[in-house]
Amino acid sequence: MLSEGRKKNRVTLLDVARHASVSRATASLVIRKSPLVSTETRAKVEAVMQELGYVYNMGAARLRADRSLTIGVVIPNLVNPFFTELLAGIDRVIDAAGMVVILVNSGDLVARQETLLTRMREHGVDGIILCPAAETEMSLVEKMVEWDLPLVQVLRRVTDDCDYAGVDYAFGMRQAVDHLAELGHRDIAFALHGPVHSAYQERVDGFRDAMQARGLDPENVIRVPHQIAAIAEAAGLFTEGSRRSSAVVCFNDVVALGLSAGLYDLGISIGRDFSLVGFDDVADAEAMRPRLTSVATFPEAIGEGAAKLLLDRLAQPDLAPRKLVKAPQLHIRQSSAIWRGSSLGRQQESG
Amino acid sequence: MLSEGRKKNRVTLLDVARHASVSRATASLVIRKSPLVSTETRAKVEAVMQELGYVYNMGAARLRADRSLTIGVVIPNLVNPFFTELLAGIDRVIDAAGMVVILVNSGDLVARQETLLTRMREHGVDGIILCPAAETEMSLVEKMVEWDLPLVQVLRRVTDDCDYAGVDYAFGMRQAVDHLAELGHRDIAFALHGPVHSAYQERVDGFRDAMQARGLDPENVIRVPHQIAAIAEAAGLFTEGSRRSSAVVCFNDVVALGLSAGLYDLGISIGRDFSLVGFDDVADAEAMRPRLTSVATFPEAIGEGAAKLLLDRLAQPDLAPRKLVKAPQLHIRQSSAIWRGSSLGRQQESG
DNA sequence: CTGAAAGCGCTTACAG
DNA sequence: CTGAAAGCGCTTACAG
Repeated sequence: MLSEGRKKNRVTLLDVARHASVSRATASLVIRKSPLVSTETRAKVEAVMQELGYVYNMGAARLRADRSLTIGVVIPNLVNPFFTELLAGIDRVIDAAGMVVILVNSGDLVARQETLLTRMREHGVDGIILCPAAETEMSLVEKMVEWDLPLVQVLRRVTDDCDYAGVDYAFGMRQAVDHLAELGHRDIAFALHGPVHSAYQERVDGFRDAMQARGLDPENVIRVPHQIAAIAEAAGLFTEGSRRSSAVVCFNDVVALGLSAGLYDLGISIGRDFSLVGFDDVADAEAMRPRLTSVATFPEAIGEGAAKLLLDRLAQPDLAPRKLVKAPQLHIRQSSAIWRGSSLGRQQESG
Repeated sequence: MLSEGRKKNRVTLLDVARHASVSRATASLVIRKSPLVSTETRAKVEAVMQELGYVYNMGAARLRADRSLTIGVVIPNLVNPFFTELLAGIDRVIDAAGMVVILVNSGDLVARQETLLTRMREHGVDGIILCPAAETEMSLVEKMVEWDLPLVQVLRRVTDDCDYAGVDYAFGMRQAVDHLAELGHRDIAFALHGPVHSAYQERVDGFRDAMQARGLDPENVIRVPHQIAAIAEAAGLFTEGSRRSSAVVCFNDVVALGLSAGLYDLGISIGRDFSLVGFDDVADAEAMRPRLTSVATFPEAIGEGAAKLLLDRLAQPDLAPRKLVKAPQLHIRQSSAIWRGSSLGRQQESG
């Protein structure tokens, strides 16, 4: 058995202490960089640790000290580049704090999410960063508070009684709509997809409010499929039939990418005949042709913010719940252009 | 202090045992689903665990049993969608085994990688899936073997003395080159970027061998920048000057996406004037217009394979090192087309 | 099938 | 600044 092999030649703190002719307590203090130890003693102990190949056993330490230097991150989807960037931000901060991330994927399923949260709790994580699966109940978060498990919600929220790091979606939508309206567009649609959660709702509401404020139709909201190829096939929803639009605000850049492909297939020139505004501004936006105008939401910064909220809470458990709501920023590129007399929507009239 | 709070009302196995009027050992057997316990006893203990809100303490169990149900995954880069899909595959298998993934990002830096591996070791991971940073020395892996830390290399390898799950890059390159050659192309370039490692080398060698086998110039290999916008700006390298190509095989789909944008900017029609073949076939390939011909490498399946290799090794530490080398598969779409008399490269002659 | 006991490797008061 | 001792919550033989 390997584990036996590993166990056999494991050198413990007691071995180190003996070789260095100090007590185990002293050796422990050296590891934890306590100032109580003299410089010579410290040097001697550290030399012995080197020599013996001592490996600190977090498992033993955590049992005694009741902290694991481990945090759990639960996200609903690994494949969306948006979440990847979020994760990179979380990882940077957690890593810098000498801690380590246990990552799990809920697949946006509440039942799975529950299982995974239990698992993380059993693993003794010090805290959790959770992007709640769609349909997550408030009671879940309350339960975790009851568990005394420090938690921060990220991107989506189910309660205000708990830290949250996210995006001011309403402000982002307003920028997108205002931008298109100022270019002269009036038939502006919102293309959405995916499961319903707070970020979904905030985007829809933000779009509607922004349209209303401009005196435009707030109900021009259309759901598209989830898979990118299927989104492309759905592009006609915006350009055909009685309800034609000259511009679309997209739920995220994935939708924008799909619609962009679909409009191309329909022979419609984006940035001339039709305007498209993405949301999130992931790396692909810059690589698309024409380049995609998109509302940047800075997922990496949000990840960092969420991790910092959690570290703060670990240090000060009694802090009141805090919110970190980042203002998004419209990046104007080529996919949005001046309205040119509805070359599309009213083709028949003008043609 | 929160940790005190948590500690105070923690219910332990002993509490459960007392309430259920059994010994602690019996309660432990119930948890581990031992068949030694009678059905009634099991039911009683489980009811009490429910009632008391007992949480299994992995930390304590791992200390005694010397296994943590935790594995470490070290990847060089989170942001490339290729790695994300790999990770999704790993996660699926590890999760199904009731284990949990500790994820770290080496940033392709050997020094950081070393720090992170030490950290994982201190955390007591049962094994590690490593995509070695560029320039990783064989001695690193040897050291880990010495540590008795089960390891599988994924995508890149630095030694044959250790499990490996990866791609038959040479076969993939052959398919790409053969495809273009059969379309009539003779001036085929290879566009590469990124740090040098085994997968890089295998792709280059594979391209050269495939070209040679076709009697084509194996030295038409050109390095492009790393950032996608900069790749776009470098597209002229393939279409201008004395060494013009009519087709490019790309190191990966990121390069293909960048070149695609750059060729668009140059007014060159991909799939008509110029052929492009990507590598990896990530989701974007299907979303590009024209759709990208690409060599699929199935990162998710490779992730699953790597995780299975690791689980096997945990079960049987003395297994000989194994290799899982997946055959890639060319997906022909629209970006590659019949050579039409070098409308580009020999424009001056023919025009 | 169950109970009493030892021990995994550390940290933490408590004396000195 | 250091040493001896208790204990974190579990698992594992070992008797019964």
